[in-house]
Amino acid sequence: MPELPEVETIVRDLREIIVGLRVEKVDIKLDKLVRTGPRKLTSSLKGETVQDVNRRGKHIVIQFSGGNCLIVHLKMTGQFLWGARNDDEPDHVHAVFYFMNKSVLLYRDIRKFGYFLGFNDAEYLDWRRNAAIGPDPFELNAVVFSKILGARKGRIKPLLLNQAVMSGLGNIYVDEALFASKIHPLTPANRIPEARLKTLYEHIIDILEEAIELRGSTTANYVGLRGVGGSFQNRHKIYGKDGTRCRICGETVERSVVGGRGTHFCPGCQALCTET
DNA sequence: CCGGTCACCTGAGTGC
DNA sequence: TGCACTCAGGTGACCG
Repeated sequence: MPELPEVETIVRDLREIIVGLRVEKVDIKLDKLVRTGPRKLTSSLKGETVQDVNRRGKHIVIQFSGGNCLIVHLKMTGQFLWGARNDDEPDHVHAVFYFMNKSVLLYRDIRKFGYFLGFNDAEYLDWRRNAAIGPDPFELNAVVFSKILGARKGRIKPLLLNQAVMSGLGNIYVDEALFASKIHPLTPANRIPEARLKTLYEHIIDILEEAIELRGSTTANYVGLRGVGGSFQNRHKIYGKDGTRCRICGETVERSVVGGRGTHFCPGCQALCTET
């Protein structure tokens, strides 16, 4: 479910709420959740104070005072929920962080695809070095972006979804950015003129910034820390609009499958151009 | 390198 | 109401 704007929203909320709090204990209810070992994680976080929360692609990075850190990937349905002790606990809660001040952070994940990694300093640096997480869109600029994509022969949509090329975009925002840029999702990246790639980059940034401002898109499961969804779904121009008229040209929006992902595009605005 | 398929899970929606 | 079936925002393994 969560792509860059949703993860960024969660990270900002977490930063505001849990930085400075000291962990009393962590209860892991689902063993496979912690890929680096639940016992190791719970013992290393006990008594630690949250120092900072950041984002690396779609990963949440929670830094603790002792140098340990917790990496979280929410995959499709992961959520963090802020609550008080003794509140009714929702279904599908797989981890609970108890803080010394009696507050509680729940980790909930309906489909159980999400995961935790518990690292010390050195392990974290290794992960930073080795994980195939490409640059963040906000770390790039139009020139570098067009150079990276223009050197690729693959189809533009799967490339934009490839986190090793650039991290953060997912299915919704890729469809939105390609529509805004009038690029057909199957276009080979190296056939897209440089100027158009630069425009694509600008659209990606505009869309991501607006989505972050609106706290992301809620189409199914995504909610922020307080259980409230985002509202960028109301600004979607192409995602989920199949069968309706394109707001630009009036053609009927289509849905196909590209790289195994549901893909929404306007055949009028986004002509498939394979010429240079 | 590139693309296709499946697998990981549960729930929501659809059609009969 | 119930049942069978398809699909979902993310990735990673495996195969040609």
